[in-house]
Amino acid sequence: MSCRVRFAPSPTGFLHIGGARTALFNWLYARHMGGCFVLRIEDTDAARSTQEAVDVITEGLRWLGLDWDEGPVSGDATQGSKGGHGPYFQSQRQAIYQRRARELIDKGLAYEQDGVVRFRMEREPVVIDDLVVGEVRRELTDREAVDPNFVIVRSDGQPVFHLVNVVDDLEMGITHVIRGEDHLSNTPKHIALFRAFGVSPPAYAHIPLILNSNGTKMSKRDTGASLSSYIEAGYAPEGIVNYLSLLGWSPKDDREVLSTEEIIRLFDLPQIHRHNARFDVNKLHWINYEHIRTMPQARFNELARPHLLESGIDPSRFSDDYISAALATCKEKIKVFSELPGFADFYFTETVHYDAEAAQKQLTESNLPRLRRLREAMTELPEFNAEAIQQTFKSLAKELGVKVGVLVHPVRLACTGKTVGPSLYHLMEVLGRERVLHRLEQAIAVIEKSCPTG
RNA sequence: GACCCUAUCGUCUAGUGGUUGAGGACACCGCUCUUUCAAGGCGGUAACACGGGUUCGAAUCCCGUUAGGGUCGCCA
Repeated sequence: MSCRVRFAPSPTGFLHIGGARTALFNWLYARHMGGCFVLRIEDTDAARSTQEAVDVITEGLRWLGLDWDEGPVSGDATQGSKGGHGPYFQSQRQAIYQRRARELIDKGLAYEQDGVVRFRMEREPVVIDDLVVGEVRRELTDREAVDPNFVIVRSDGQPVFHLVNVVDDLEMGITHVIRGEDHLSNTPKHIALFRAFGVSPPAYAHIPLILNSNGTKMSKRDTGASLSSYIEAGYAPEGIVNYLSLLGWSPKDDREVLSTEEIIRLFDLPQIHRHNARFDVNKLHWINYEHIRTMPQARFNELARPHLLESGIDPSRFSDDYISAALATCKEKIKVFSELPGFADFYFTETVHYDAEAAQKQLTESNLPRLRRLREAMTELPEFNAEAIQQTFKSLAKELGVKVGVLVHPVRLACTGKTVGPSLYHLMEVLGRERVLHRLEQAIAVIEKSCPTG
């Protein structure tokens, strides 16, 4: 039988990075095995569930590239779903839970008391045969020794997590439950419930948790706990997927930078670790850069676009060729896309705003003749390309008896307003002769104004 | 308080009784390259939590201690 796994988040308004990793591991397993990945929305708490909150989940998964075979089409519960095991919103499955609770009462395995329905939990220790953790024999806690039974339907008629989770996994034919290790202690309850319904429980794989860099539990409030913070920071989906896959799993061959296709091929449950992993944003940064610098230019442009728009740059005002050429000079320089606007805005603005400190240092009287001479040389260049520009800088530096850097710094400032940026010669080629000459003249004018004697 | 899981460089990890004076990556520190900033190249610092066993031999197996994490809800 083909495997069926699921990701069952509750719509809290954001997607936890640990939740995203759980979704990823489920998805990887499904894709590796050729199985089915189900998305189920655990919105039993109707008050907390809004369409926006569900959209955060579906959009987060889509951004990561984790497509689901069954589940809601969108965050709008009325918009339908795909797959033959729906509905995939728990809020629409109330009748099923009531029927199942009734079944347990009828079998004498649950009973009503004080308006709630309680499940008769067995008193014996439960053995969990976990695919990751191994065989775990769970003894009763002191409270459970007093009363092992637990509530499955609240006094207001709403079913609780343990019931709905098991009923849905049962009815949806889930074969492997891959979830955070925080659920390991709940698993005896779930196993007992499956048995009460007369079926074998699914296989369990409890994956280690992601901790903060200081080793503490990552809670909702912690910075970096939300997937959206990484989307906004401009990480590439393939970088996040790669990094997340390495948290608690290893290909065991010393490779770190892997494409999603490779991870799918190599991924399997036995290679998952038992111990928690701390989130190391440095390594994420590095892996992300490795993906960014090697991705096709078209993919780079695609990921860059929202960040340009975000910063007020409208790419539609420029030709595709110009944008692509401009972005190509940034491709091996930036590590996250949020750096892009600050790095390359000069390509898309008419006026250049000089960095004040650099202007004081570079727009000086002694640089005035050099800039004049450069402007002249740039005007005369037969071909305005990076190689020719570089040659001109070199020969001019020699002629003037200065290092190339002496020319490079003021010209970079004139063209970009900054002290850092893409390769100067390439950036000048992309800008084009007309813009470069204009910006050189601007810089010259600034110096002339402040140094009348020049 | 009870129960469960875990323990190799700062971090992520390789390692499943001997080929390991413990390998890789990130980070860090040098050097180098260089039109800025990065990147790249070369080199370096850095770990088997502790204590008992088992064994000819233990990072690897067992027990304990300590530490970290998790669970014990009419939250999910």
